[in-house]
Amino acid sequence: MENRKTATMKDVAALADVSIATVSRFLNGNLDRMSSTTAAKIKDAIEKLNYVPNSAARQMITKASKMVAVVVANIDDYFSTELFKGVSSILEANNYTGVLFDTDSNPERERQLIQLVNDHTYDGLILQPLTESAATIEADMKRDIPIVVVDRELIHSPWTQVVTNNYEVAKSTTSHFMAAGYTHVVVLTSKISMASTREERYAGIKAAASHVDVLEVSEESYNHTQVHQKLVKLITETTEKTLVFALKERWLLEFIPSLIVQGYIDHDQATATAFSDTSTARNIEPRLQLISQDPYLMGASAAEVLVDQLVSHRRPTQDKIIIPATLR
Amino acid sequence: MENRKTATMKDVAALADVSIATVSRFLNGNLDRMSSTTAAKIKDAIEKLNYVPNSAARQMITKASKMVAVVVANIDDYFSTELFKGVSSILEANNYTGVLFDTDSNPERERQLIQLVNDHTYDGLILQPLTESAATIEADMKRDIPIVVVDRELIHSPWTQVVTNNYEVAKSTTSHFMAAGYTHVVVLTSKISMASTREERYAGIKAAASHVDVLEVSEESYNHTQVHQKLVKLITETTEKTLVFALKERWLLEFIPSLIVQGYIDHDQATATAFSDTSTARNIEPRLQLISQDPYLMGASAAEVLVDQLVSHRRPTQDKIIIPATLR
DNA sequence: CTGTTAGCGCTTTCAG
DNA sequence: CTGAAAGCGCTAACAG
Repeated sequence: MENRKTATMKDVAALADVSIATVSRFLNGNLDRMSSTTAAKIKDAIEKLNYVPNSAARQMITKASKMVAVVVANIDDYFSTELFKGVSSILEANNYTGVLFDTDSNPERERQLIQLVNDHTYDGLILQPLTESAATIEADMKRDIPIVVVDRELIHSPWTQVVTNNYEVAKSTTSHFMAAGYTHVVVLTSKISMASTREERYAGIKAAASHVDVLEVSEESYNHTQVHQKLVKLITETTEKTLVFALKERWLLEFIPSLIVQGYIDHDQATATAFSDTSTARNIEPRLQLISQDPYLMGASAAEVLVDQLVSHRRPTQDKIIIPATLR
Repeated sequence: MENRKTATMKDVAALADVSIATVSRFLNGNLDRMSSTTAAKIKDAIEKLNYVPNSAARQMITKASKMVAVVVANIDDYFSTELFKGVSSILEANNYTGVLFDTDSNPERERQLIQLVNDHTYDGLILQPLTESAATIEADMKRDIPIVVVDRELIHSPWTQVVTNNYEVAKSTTSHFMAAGYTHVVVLTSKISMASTREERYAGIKAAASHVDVLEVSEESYNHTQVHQKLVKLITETTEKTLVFALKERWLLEFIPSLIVQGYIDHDQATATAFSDTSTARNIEPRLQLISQDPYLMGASAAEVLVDQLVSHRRPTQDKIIIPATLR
């Protein structure tokens, strides 16, 4: 039990007085091809020796690990973690395990992780990419395993993509508020050009709104009160009714509550909406109408596509799956 | 490039016209033991063949994967993800990679994951356990790899534990509010007996407060308005000043904002505090005094201990590391 | 029902 | 400076 060298199949075979082939069969569940006496002896030996199969050796032969890498942009985002839960649910039902990696919104890290996944025996990859270029990823993923892209769109993607209807829902939401008289839209967002998701949302808003202002906030460093003041200014310096449209839940949570408390967001002269994946904001102010994505479903869908490729060994059948977000 | 069988070291050796031993040396950075001509030839061949080393084969020999499993209780918690980031920062500086697994607060899943980690060639494990019993874990982890426990305490732990000073900070916080006249404490929490962390926090509160009520909320299913009403009742039915003490950030975020809006939490007759890891609550109401843990530091500390064991091959030197939380 | 044997792709002595 | 060869622990024919 102490520091004994870890037992191998050979040790088990010796103790059970059978051949290693029989042990292997036992391990792989071919119990029908063996007397119950033998099976019992092997079972005993395994327990006695505290034997645990060496997965590396097995992988080397079977060329499969039953593990799928899930690489997300930021595990601090509820979106990413919920996505992973959706992925895991499907994977596990199919006897695979998902392992989660975090690029931390860092393109350099994304490269490293893709190389890591490439180097290790993962059977598949589900990726929420930072890059917009499929070519870059292909260059690093030399091994030929199934890949599914989620959330962000890639240029010339050879892989199936699972995305939200960002453009459409941003547009229809904006129209909805326009109809209610909010003709002035203030877009509150991280640097738009950093993610395809944001670009599409922004495009959707512009397609519907007549008067759009943009307030870009740096994810890492920003001055809270300064942004706050700019928001107040944008809301008050016009006679139009203003809709503050946060492209990301975080910005809603950071700035809208104080604007509400201070009376700027009064749901009359000004209101707010956002892409929001949790129920936190709604708990704070139930009157907010927000756009909800379904990251869990997106993950599950992505995993389904991946598993299909894994078991069928065929190329993706669909190139884009859209999981709609809804205003509610 | 298409469906060509993945190249092996043998192929590289053949193309470069050297032995596989030389290729192996090249791969492992022993460039000093080879002429630069040879190195160049090999480099060429590798690129031409799109060769990527088979990590399973390597692991089989070296018995190391340079990967550490991090098993957390719930990746939706900011605490868990921030912990992972702390872990990763240290791991990566030491040339290891952290991979994240989620038990989803499900003891059954925890067992499965521990077995999974046991079966695969992870070099170490950082665990935020659900179980309180070290024995259970030891039974499943037959392979003898270094383990570090974080956040929750284990009974009779053979491994180093990295924890917060839950008891002390809960007690001192309660005292702090007692001194300000809040003699009635309402503890808002998930089922206390489910986690050692909560038990300690609760004990700390009881040690300092004279009049304590407990409101246990089920993580999965609970009636928002019903809990809300109970809170209101508890606050108003006494003449004492009340402190609502949320043992977890989530409950603060779920219930306190509406209590503030409705004027129940007025920072006079009633106030609130909580263990809180993000800045969301403070953005909502800057006057709240909250207890902040440092999950990132906890993760980093745990990883440091682990790496130390990994490289030194010796048993843990400390049995408990306390990362204090602070009220601010 | 069970054993023998040939590798999987790589690292690592040990010789040159 | 480079190569030959012996495994690492396991699976999968192929025999019996």
